Amino acid sequence: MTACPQDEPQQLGRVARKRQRRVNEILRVAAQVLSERGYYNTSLEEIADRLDLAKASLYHYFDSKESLLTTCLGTVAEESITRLTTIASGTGSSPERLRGLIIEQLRIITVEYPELARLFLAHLEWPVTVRERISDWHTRHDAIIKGVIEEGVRSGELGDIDISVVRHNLTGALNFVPFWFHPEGRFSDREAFEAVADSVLLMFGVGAPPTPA
Amino acid sequence: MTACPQDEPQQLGRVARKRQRRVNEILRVAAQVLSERGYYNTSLEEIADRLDLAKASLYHYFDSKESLLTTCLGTVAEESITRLTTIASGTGSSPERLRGLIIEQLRIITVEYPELARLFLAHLEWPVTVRERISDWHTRHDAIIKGVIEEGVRSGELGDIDISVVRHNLTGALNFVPFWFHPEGRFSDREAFEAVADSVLLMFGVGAPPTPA
Amino acid sequence: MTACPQDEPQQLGRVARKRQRRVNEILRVAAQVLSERGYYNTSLEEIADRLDLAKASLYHYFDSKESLLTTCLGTVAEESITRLTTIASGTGSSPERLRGLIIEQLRIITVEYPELARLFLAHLEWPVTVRERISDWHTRHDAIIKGVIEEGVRSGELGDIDISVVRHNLTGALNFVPFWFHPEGRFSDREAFEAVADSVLLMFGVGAPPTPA
Amino acid sequence: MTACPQDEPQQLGRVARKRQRRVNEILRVAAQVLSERGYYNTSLEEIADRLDLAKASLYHYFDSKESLLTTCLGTVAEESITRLTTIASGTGSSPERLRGLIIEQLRIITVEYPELARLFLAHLEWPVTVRERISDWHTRHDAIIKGVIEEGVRSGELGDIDISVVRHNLTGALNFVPFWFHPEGRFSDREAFEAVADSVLLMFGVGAPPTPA
DNA sequence: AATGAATGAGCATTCATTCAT
DNA sequence: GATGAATGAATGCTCATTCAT
Repeated sequence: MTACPQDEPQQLGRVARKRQRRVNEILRVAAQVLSERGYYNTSLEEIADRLDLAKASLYHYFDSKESLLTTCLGTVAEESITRLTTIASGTGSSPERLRGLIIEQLRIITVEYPELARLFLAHLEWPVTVRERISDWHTRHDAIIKGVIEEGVRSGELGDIDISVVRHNLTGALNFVPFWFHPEGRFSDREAFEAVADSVLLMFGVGAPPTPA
Repeated sequence: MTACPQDEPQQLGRVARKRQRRVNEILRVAAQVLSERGYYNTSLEEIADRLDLAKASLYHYFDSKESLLTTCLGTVAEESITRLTTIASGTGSSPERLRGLIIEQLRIITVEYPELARLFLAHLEWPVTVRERISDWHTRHDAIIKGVIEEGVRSGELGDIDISVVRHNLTGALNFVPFWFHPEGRFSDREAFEAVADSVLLMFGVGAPPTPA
Repeated sequence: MTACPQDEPQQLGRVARKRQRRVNEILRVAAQVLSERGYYNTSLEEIADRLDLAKASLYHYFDSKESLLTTCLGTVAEESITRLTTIASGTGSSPERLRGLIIEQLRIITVEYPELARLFLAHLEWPVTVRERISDWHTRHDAIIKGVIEEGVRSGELGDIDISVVRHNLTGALNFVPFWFHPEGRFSDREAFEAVADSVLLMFGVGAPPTPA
Repeated sequence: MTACPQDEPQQLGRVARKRQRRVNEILRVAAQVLSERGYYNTSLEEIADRLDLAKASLYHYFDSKESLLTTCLGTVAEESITRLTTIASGTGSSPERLRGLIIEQLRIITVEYPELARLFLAHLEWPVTVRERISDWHTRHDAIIKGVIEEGVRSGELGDIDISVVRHNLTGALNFVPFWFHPEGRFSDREAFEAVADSVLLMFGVGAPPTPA
């Protein structure tokens, strides 16, 4: 009864695949509404309406509002963690990988899942149970970046900084991006992400400090 | 019927002063509850309960839940804007004033109004009307900092940066502090704030970039 | 917030007394509906309708459907237990008191609270929590009658019987009365109750056994 | 589409026999759940689950929840009526046959269909239609016992009693047995049933009245 | 025969807000 | 000014039932 979010290419029967598709469709719409309205302003009625479905039908796929919305977030979180892990454990110097992580992270939260990203911040409005799961994801997520940073500091590729302070600043700055960045700006996405990355990397002693024009 | 927030030492009658005190008390408690639970988890009932007051009585002081909470936020916002304005228009070099602004801002959101600060971020869960007012405050607030930054860049005291990008990073990093900073840490508040300030100032080309240990 | 059922002549303020009256009125109507429809067929809507009240208003007096309906039963149960206790601890021989208990019990469940009495039997349809409370009442209730019976058996005023078997038969017979007894029958209530009492008392060896006409 | 309950060795095709078996299996499980939970706490989902069947599949065998449960009760009712009829129309004195009826009845409701027996009492929670059918069964059922009693009173083998009162007491006492009797008690089933029978028969003037020890 | 999907109707509960006292 | 009472509107959730496959 618990829904499996991702579109893993499992070897499932025709029915199971169809169900999977339906679940994903629901998740997509739910994510949309969720990101427009926030948790408590999102009613199952609305999600159902947009799907041209009866409210009760949602319960065929999810046990509760909470489980539906948690799954939404979970999908993004896991996807994101997976990708970052790949980059973090890749080749290249610490600063290079850190830069890669930053840019990838920005792509995820601004381009791919612009709606959901900001939800990870709105701690207060979620039910406690969900908040805990969000916390977990944050922890795992942070651990990845933290790993690369520590490595870089140890190897001398990054400056000798107070890791925890700087890392928090990094997180704050990155998570804030979806709040101001709009795809159709003067820069291409890539350029914008690189601008942000180069800016925040200065806090790690990476890159040449900007000097007066 | 609309409530006047601040405790300005206006020349008011005894009754009006008493009312003012009551209003402030309500605001204080409301801020507390709001920050603990978020908007939609905060019921007027609970606020009234903590004040040992009847729910209906709140309507003697505020027109609606929305107006109550708007006033809460407004109080902090105005206070904060006033103080930052003072600092921004003070003497000293741009970097010095910028540093001052950062530290003051941190004090406000982590020490003085730790509860409310994070509410300014939780955009989604607020009614549209409130969101708009928050936007206003943000704009005014940002304008202050932006002013000093632009001045510094023009005068060459700050590096030649993409102001909007860096300023957003600054905002993100600062607003995130209340989420991780806990007063009784290894540093004193002051030390912590300075650590954060020095870190983020690097993005402006201020300070010596950290080098390997 | 928890409602006090009985109409105890407490020294309460005017407001409290008014509230008390309202609560009793609600309980009365709830008991009615409850007895007509059973637990799961009773909707708060219907209770409210009959009171010409909004469904939501019921929540001013009771925390939940369960608490409302539990209080209904509780009222009768406590009343009943009190009265039986008085009789059980009165003067007179065991058989006399036992007879008194039986008749009083019949009056309570058929005349005074005809609606609720049968609900005490319908164990299955109640939520577990309620079932437990019903069990409690049963236990206390039975203990009273049991006490008199044991006393009678010990003193030789009642026959030497298997107390538990006979007592259960007594309970079964009495609780069944509301299902068949209708006030306007050929007998007066009193006569009917005495007829039942004399019949069941035979199981205790009390009274002359009926002989062929 | 209406299901035929009993497992009469009808001359049916293979398919029909298979269907019959399926129906009986469903009835068995349904009876179980119904007796554990009561009507309104029993969902078709649960019955289907225990049968490892889809909820919708139940509708191949029964028109509705109501018809399913009616059939359940009907099975026991008919069986019971058949058996009692046999005993009632057998040989032996009225008191002997009455005693036989009582004991058989007890066996049916406590040993053979312990689950369903109590459901016959829970009048209130049933849909009206069902209640009416239950009433019918009760009437037919009671008529059998009533017949033997009247015969006994007329012939002078039973005391000159108010038949309707005593018969109701009998019914009440017997129907209550499933609520307290647990097979593994100090007595064998047979002994317990006889104890109950002898006790209630005293109300008919049958047996020696118990005297003090 | 079997079932997954879908649904309408119903229900308890919450809560901001109004109003008479 | 204070409050108890009352309420409409909204919402999450359940469940018997239908239907296409």
